[in-house]
Amino acid sequence: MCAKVNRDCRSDGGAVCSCDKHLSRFIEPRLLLLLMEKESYGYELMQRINGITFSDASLDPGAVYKTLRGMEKDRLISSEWDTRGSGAAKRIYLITSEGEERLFAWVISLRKRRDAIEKFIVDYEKMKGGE
Amino acid sequence: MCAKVNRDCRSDGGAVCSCDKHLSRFIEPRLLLLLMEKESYGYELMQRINGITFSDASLDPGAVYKTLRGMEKDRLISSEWDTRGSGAAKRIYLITSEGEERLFAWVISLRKRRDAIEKFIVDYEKMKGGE
DNA sequence: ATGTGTATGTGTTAAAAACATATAAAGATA
DNA sequence: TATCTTTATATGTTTTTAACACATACACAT
Repeated sequence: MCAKVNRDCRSDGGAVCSCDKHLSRFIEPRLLLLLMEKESYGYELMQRINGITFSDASLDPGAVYKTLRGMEKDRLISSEWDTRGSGAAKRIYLITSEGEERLFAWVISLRKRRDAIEKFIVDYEKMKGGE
Repeated sequence: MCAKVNRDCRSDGGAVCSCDKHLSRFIEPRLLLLLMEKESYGYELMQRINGITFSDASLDPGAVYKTLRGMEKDRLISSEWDTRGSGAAKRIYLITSEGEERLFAWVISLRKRRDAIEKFIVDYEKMKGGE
């Protein structure tokens, strides 16, 4: 993530090659996993997400907040305002049972994708070996 | 791929879950790998692509032809018409050295993606084990 | 006052994915 | 001969996502 949340949050490292553009950000499963571990809010989630990032890319805060709202609309998570403490109020999110099911579905799907990518790499290496 | 190329080519299997929607189709690297093996044309590539598909999904012919034209514009491949034989003329594509370099860049990128997905799955399983 | 860090959002544009449709030749078959 | 299927290439439209830019506000330190 970008430490300075509201500036310099480019998601690609200045990619020129198509292979480094339009990376699927997998924001939804990452947020679900983090919220499975413990309830949290947007700003904190952006900081925690670094540990399980799918790329070197820093994460656009707008995308995180939009995804969270969308997930709440889909009833995967629920929220409540936390006005305790000083500073701006936090919107605390909790994962629902539907959200837990969705996360499991994501894991199934991601295993397939990993295997497909692995197969592609093997095919490539096979081709390189036998040329 | 869809055997009947021009109908019933839905790319998702009727996905309801976000985790099975908008799969990156990785058409470019797949076509590059196929063309690395041997020169080919759109229709044949659609048939050959099954072997290295990234999902169960059948492939939209429009996407294949558009991707091939785009790749030619980027000088990753070059084409010439094959008017020999009967039936419709074929646009035969060949991979260029730029295309070979791009394929290598794709492999680098895909290795990173595979590792990131793997890490996510491990994190998920760790969380499940320790709950 | 000005800047920095915390905190949550909206708006716009560009690209990709998803889907529907058009064209045409050759051969089979009814 | 009419029409169905297979081979073959291609365009057009809509929807969704990604990428990026911007707006707001409080607290606290300098």
